[in-house]
Amino acid sequence: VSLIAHLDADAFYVSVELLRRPELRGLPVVVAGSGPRAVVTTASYEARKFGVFSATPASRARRLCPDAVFIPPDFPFYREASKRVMDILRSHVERVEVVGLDEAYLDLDGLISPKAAMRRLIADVREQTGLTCSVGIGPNKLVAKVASDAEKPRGFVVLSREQACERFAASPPGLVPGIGPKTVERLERLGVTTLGALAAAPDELLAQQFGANHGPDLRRLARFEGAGQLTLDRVAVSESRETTFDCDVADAEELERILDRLTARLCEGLAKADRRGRTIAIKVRLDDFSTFTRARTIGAATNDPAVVGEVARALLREFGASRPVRLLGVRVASFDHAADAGEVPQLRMAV
DNA sequence: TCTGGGGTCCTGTTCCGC
DNA sequence: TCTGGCGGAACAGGACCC
Repeated sequence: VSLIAHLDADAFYVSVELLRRPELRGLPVVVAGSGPRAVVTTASYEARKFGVFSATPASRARRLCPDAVFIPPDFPFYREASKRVMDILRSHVERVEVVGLDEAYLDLDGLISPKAAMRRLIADVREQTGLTCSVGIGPNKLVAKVASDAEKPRGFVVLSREQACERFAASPPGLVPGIGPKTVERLERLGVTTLGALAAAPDELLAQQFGANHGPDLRRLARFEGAGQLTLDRVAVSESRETTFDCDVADAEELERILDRLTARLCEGLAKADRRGRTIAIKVRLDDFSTFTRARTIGAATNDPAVVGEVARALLREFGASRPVRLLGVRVASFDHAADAGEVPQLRMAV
């Protein structure tokens, strides 16, 4: 009884850049950082023909497509454009769940003619922002999402759950969000290479291989059974800052100085959002790409850089990196959001 | 040719208090 | 007083997503 649309802006960062550099239209354009370890955040469809996609290392992208125009990312600019798009969505539809900068779910329940409404909406976005979108419509978020992916750019795909099952029965399981590379590989080793096969796989096999929760989850995904409800206001659970170094860093004092700078930036962001947290964590990635986290929870929520910094430095010293460090990060979680502000924590009485 | 930054959620383990 | 079991919180890691 529910009807949901998923709207996805096509090649969003690149498309936003093209708004201010229209002379690049039709060329392979890649938004990527400039450092030796940067990756591609978005590639135009012309660049994708050369095998350049999101998450392709920038160095590789340059080799695959030396004639592409490389543009460093400008996130404040993309956030602005995103806000304009989302405001248009909210002017058309009451209930909108924003997911990242470039996509959103819309609750179409109760609309007289939902398809026409979505056609008008994307025309409106195009007129007011110059950006094009792909849309999927279905009975739940999962169908809507996969449908919006199916014919992009500028796709418009409407499917029932049964139609989705039929249409994608021969597709690899990784087509569905929630089934990533690791799960795809495990499924392949079991001889399950399509969504149809996964949907038909015996319960016991999946439960035995993937556990009592994840097994049934996979079946539901393969059958396109999913949430019919949106999460309208999502509250942040954590906030973090991290950086990958151009060259690995082995010096402990330098690592602490970098950690301090990350902490300062993180606390600025926390203060701006008026958020405080009780859990402080660091993340360390070594030169062999092994990744570790260490966390400590303190008595009172904070966003004070002195407090966060002291705990973070202690965690880093206790970790004592055994090899050169590639990435360092700091995170604050366990927020005491405004709704809890008046609550007094229960004290445990000693007996 | 290696592999960003910002997140979320789940799971298994450990510890601790009752 | 000792012990066992239980449950919650914290922690670490991993998978996944944009």
